[in-house]
Amino acid sequence: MRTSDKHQKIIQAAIKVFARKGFFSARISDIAKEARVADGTIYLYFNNKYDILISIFEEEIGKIILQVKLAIEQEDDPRQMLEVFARHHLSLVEEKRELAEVLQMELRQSNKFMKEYRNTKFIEYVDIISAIIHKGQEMKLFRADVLPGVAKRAFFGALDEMSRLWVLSPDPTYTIAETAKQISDIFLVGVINKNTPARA
Amino acid sequence: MRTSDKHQKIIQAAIKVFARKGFFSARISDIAKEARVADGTIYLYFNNKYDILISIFEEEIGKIILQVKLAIEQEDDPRQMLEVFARHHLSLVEEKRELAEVLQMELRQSNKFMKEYRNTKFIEYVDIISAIIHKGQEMKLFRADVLPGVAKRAFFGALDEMSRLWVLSPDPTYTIAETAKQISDIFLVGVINKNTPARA
Amino acid sequence: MRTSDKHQKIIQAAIKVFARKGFFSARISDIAKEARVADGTIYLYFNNKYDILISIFEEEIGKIILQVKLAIEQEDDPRQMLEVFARHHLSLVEEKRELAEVLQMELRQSNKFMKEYRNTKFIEYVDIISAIIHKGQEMKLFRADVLPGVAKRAFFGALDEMSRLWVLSPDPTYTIAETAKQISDIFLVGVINKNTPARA
Amino acid sequence: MRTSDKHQKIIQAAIKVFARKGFFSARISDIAKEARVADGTIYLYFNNKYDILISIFEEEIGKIILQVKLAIEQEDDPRQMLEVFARHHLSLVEEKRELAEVLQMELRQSNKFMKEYRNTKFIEYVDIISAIIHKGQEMKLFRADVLPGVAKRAFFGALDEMSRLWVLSPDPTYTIAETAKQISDIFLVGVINKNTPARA
DNA sequence: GATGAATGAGCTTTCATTCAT
DNA sequence: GATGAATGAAAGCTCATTCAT
Repeated sequence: MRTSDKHQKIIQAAIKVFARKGFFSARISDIAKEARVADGTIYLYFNNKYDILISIFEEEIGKIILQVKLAIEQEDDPRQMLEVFARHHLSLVEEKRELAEVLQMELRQSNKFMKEYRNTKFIEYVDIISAIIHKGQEMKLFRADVLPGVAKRAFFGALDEMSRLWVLSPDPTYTIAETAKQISDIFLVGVINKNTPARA
Repeated sequence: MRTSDKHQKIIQAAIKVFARKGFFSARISDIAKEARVADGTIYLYFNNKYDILISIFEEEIGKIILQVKLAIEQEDDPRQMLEVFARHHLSLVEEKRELAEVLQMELRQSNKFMKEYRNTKFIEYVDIISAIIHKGQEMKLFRADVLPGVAKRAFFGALDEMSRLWVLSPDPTYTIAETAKQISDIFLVGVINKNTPARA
Repeated sequence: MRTSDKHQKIIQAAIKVFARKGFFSARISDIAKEARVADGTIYLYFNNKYDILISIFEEEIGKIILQVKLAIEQEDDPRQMLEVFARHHLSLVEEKRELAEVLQMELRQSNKFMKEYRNTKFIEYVDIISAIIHKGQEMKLFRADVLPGVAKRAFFGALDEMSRLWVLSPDPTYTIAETAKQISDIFLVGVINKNTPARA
Repeated sequence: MRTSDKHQKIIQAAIKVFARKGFFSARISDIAKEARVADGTIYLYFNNKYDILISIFEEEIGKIILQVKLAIEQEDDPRQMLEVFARHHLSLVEEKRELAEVLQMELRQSNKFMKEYRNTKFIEYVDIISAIIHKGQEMKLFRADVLPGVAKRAFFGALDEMSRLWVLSPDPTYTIAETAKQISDIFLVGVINKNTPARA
């Protein structure tokens, strides 16, 4: 059996268990059982429980980043890019529901119990958005007074909060495509009725 | 000494400790020490560790909701209301930093270890936003095709993500007022340059 | 119940268990059971398993040193002092058999697993011998060419080895008094027949 | 490669590792790595971890016994024999430092974790001393009132304690020859100044 | 009501040993 | 014979919770 097999089996099992119970309530023996290996085997592939979580961050976010970047490269228009990003992000919940749950939850926790860990992969991911915004500003498509540092967080936060909802109650009233369209739409043109005079 | 005194002392101590260590890594004895009471005393006021966290949610969010609702009542214009909400929300990080941290983190966790707990207070809080949006739509100020259920999440998520950042690295480049303005601005009129033709 | 009670109960239980199984094979739960306390209680009084062993060294050797010094002070003649020391040392095996076993065994081990621990109490104990030898040399009773640093080890080693035997097989052919006399005798006048010419 | 090669490689590796870490803290994988064999290979040559230790006792002490006996056979005078024994014993620390450490330490432990194991080789070794004493007494060189069973322990203990010191702090103030001479000297003629009247 | 010493279940992690290759 | 990945029992330690004072 190839090393990578066990490694992957454990990662996938951990995603399942972390999603079900959360990192702290998950027991190593749960993960081992889910992965159909012995408890000790896990320590042949990971240093400790935290290491499993970090590996999930690194490896799985890494894959997602690749996919998203590839999809965005197909587009020219920053406006389209944002919608593509939104659609991709929201699709995660459907396609990799448990992974989405883990990333959701532990992203907020990780800094508490792993003081030293800087989630560079996550930063890389969010920076895809600021790159799009920057490009839109260069093309004069986006307002120059928009702060990319704030806007990227706003856009990501909007998507993330939708994901959170869907992860909690997996019964979406709207489709992913609709929601992605709606969110990128609000982000692009706002909620204000165009016929209304701009506020002071 | 009134009963509520100890209760409050413990709540405030728990907020501090949960913020510092996270819920799971926090020990009851840490909270007891911080509150200057005996470990056992905590169990005179709370059923268990989870109960403390839930009480924080219920009581502290309750206070915030009251404040925000009061502030919003001063305004007539839904556009202003959104900015006021944003400013209020972001101010939390500055004024009650530790509480903000706890709400941030544990909001994502709580459903994992307290399956039965539905965070109604939180729902009530976010619904303030949908009420504003609804009002804006009634006044024909906001687009009718905006889905309030999505928009409220988008707006809240944007603010929440900014809070997350500030909570992590307490060195903000922009002031709360600026950021609140920027986020509500994006939400209201979008990032698109008005001189640019709307996309197809 | 006084704090010192539990502390002492655990120390005495640990001596019993360490003597029976050795430090490494002894389980915390064995000690707890022997002391009739819960496993966790041990950690209220000691930091960890090593800490128990070190406490045994420090506290119990401390008591012994006091006793020996007191007994030796009664004597004027360094030759008598050595015999008193020998009798005291060997009595340990009879009176505190399990303690003797632990000191015996773990003295050799301790430096392996507690690199940083310098057994100052033990050094203090052995230095009682060199003080006696020194005194004997000052009084011209003992040969000047005897190296106190070597002689104290020789004397202690002789006693220690006898203890080891008795600890192993608790059926002594000779009494403590006889053996103490014999060992201090050999140490004082040697094994050589006085009628025999000294060797070259 | 002959079978005995691997056997010897493992024994020698085990001596190194046991000396460095002690028996209990030593891992089989440490020994395997030191011996440059696979973990499993060790179990082709030894039944278990204890078996390695016992083999060290048996085989290595066996070699030493042979050497010492050979050296002593060269001498006629029991007084010389004792000094030769002392020199040989102390030389061990210098020549086979790690082996000396293991014998030192684990000799005291072994009976604890291997109840059934009687260290006959060790007994054989110490009995060399009693044979010398016996011979000395037969030759009327040594006092008849010296108990060989006590004297052999006293002599061995003195040497052993010196070894213990040297093993711990490898910076000897005195040479092996000096120390061997001093110890056998004390053992033979005692520490008492001959010009002093014998004690009562 | 308040205390904090005591409890013991439950967890992560280690490592001697096995066995399919 | 040789390997080393896999096993799983075992143990040290933590800490929420209890309860006698």
